[in-house]
Amino acid sequence: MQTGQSVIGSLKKSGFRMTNIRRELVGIFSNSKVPLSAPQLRIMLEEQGITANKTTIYREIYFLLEQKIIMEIELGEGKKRYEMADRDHHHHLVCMKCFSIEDVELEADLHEEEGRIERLKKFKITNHALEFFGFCAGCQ
Amino acid sequence: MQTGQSVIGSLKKSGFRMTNIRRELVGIFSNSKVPLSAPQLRIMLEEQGITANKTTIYREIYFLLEQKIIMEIELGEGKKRYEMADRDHHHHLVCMKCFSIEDVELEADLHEEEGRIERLKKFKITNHALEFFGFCAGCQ
DNA sequence: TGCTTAATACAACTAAGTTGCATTAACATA
DNA sequence: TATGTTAATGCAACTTAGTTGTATTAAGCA
Repeated sequence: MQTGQSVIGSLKKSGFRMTNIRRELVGIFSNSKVPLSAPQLRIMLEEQGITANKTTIYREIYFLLEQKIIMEIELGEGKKRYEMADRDHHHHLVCMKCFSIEDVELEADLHEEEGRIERLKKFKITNHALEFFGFCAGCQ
Repeated sequence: MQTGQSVIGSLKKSGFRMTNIRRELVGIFSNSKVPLSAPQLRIMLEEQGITANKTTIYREIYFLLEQKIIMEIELGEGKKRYEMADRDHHHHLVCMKCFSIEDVELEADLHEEEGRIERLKKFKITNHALEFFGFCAGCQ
């Protein structure tokens, strides 16, 4: 996975301005092991001494999505989360008690399944969302 | 899948009151081929000549979830959808252009995968969410 | 040092969903 | 078929996530 510094470098090289908020957000994403929501990002910036308007947060998320630096996921909470886009394809284990989120990689390959569905339903699949819900080691 | 009438019958037998809103909602769910959101349900009731407060809609959804008559799903829209709970396990094809929703059954079995993950991560999986996104036959 | 304009803030808004409390009506029983 | 109990409903006020238009600020180049 790209480091925060390398992302910042390539954004600069592409001609985008580098502000405190943008730099810090890239740093937060590249250091986080879990997907983060917009309200969470705002709090984390605040903790770093950076006050950002919520509009700015949403616009910056939009920018980072456009640049394919982050990707969007939903974990059934009624809000969106984001994580670095260049990670190995993976899924999440969401604890229904403490709401912790853990990564997991699939051994099974959904690609043939997707091929079968595409032929059967004449539907062009571009991506999928697969998350597992249950109870983490500490909460069982 | 249970019919609306049989659901209404067993709810009555369990001692729950049968109101117009509840009866109509059960009917709507048992006739719908796609998962429905709270705002959508309210509009569909209105179309049947039943005006319901949105609080009532949410409380009725909560009731039907508790009774395990419906189940909750999320299709990445920032709102929840609900469908009959006693259907065969299935997933959804969500068109990113016209936002139509189609059912699809998986041939691959995720159970062994879940067993592997449970052992590996010491995480007790109770359910999963798998949805496919892309473009339907008409939108490609 | 100043210019251009991307980035930001602010205010006002929408949409989904929640909470507390007052009111209404389903239905058991008398 | 009247009546009492309380589940179901309505209403108002609220929260949280997210959006839009416009004015202001500041990054980075000439």
